[in-house]
Amino acid sequence: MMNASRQNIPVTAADRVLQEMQRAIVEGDIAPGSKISEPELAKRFDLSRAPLREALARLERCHLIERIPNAGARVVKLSTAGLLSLYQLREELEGLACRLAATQMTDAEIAEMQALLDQHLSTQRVREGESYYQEAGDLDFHYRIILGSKNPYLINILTDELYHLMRMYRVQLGMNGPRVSRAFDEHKAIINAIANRDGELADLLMRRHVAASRRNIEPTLLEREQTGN
Amino acid sequence: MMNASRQNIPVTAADRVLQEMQRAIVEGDIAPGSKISEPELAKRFDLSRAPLREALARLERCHLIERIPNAGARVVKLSTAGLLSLYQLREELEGLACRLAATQMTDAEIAEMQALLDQHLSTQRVREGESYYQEAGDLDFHYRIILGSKNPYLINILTDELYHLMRMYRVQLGMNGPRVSRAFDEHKAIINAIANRDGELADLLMRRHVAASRRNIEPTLLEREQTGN
DNA sequence: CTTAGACGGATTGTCGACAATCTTGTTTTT
DNA sequence: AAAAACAAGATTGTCGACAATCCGTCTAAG
Repeated sequence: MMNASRQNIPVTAADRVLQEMQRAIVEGDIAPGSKISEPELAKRFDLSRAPLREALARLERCHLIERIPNAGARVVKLSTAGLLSLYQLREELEGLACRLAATQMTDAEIAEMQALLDQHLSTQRVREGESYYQEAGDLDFHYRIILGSKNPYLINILTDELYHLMRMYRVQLGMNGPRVSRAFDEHKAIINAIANRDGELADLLMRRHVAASRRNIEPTLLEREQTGN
Repeated sequence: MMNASRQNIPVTAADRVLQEMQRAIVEGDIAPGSKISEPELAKRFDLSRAPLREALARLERCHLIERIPNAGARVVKLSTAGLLSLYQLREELEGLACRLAATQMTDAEIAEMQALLDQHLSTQRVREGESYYQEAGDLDFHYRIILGSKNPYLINILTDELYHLMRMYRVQLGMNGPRVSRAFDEHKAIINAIANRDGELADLLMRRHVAASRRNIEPTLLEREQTGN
């Protein structure tokens, strides 16, 4: 019904440019607020402006750049208001995803997630503090629940349109705090609620989980704001 | 922060093609499921394929067409599953919009909406049965509340990405039922809750309002499905 | 008879160049 | 001196043509 895969194998040149620019913007390789020059980027990626503009259109779609007709595109700037708006939406949507997943996920999918969580937990205990694995595990957890909702529009919004922007906030604000161990317990509680087919509880727990994640990076942004970026 | 205006004045050729194709698809002028031929459309609109492809990219963004790399685009097909998924999301998002609007809208904005509702109510009584005015009034009501949330991402999703698809379902399934008068009462109750700054109640009422709207077109789609479109 | 492979036609993806528009710095006018 | 008008430069939007890929059909082998 719809392209819902997060990691699409790049088949076209525009796909490759899109992926590389997503990475570059999310990781701050291209500074927030900086202007995007089409001729410059075309030269840098060694291709024509046609596929580049296709990539820019998709970057706009996931809110990483902002375009103005006849005036060009700029990389998005992080802001407290933006973070708040983004997480307001994310709490609501991931909560909904949990509620739907509680009735839509198959027993097999649930069992697989529980097994994966236990596996992640053990590797996390071994490599304490390695936030990379935590990061990947966390993303995979949320990703599977979102897919479990079986709602294509919801999946599209969360995995294609808001996902990269959320990563941008987390990466640029250095989300590697002491939540590593607590997040696992919260994940476990959520998947248990889904296994019990308790959508209401799963919804509630996920909203709290997302809210906790927001509160974890909020102070960083606030202090950054006071120092004038 | 973001382009959040629903009726953007078309400044570029791609904008004009986009608007015309949105209308054509929503109103069924181009049959659901039919293939989109770029050369054919370019000839029909008398322009090159470059702005046409830009328009197609945006049509995909609002879920009116589906593209497959190197294989072309097809107009989206209506389905019961799609309608259900769409309204699941809409209930959640418009409910959230209400909750936010209850704290974010200014007194002036609320007063203006109340005045507009009374005005619509009187004209509706005069032109009983004219569903066009009801349609426009209903859209305007929802549109203003969505804007009132002041959340740019929420606004973008509802007014740019899901709006046209919702219209497509309503138009093609002939949403002109006997809900005309009841909708006004529900609108009135919602705006009153917002005026009282009662976000929880406004949220609840809006979810019910959207659910009622869904139940109004659901049977039409079901019977259509049985007769094999 | 079924299935694998190749060929032809059409469609999509990409390219380089031109035209329209905006930005910036200067000049002119009030 | 401040504001408006103008001009140069650069950037975006659009065009027509070429290259790469896919779809359907036919042929040929098992």
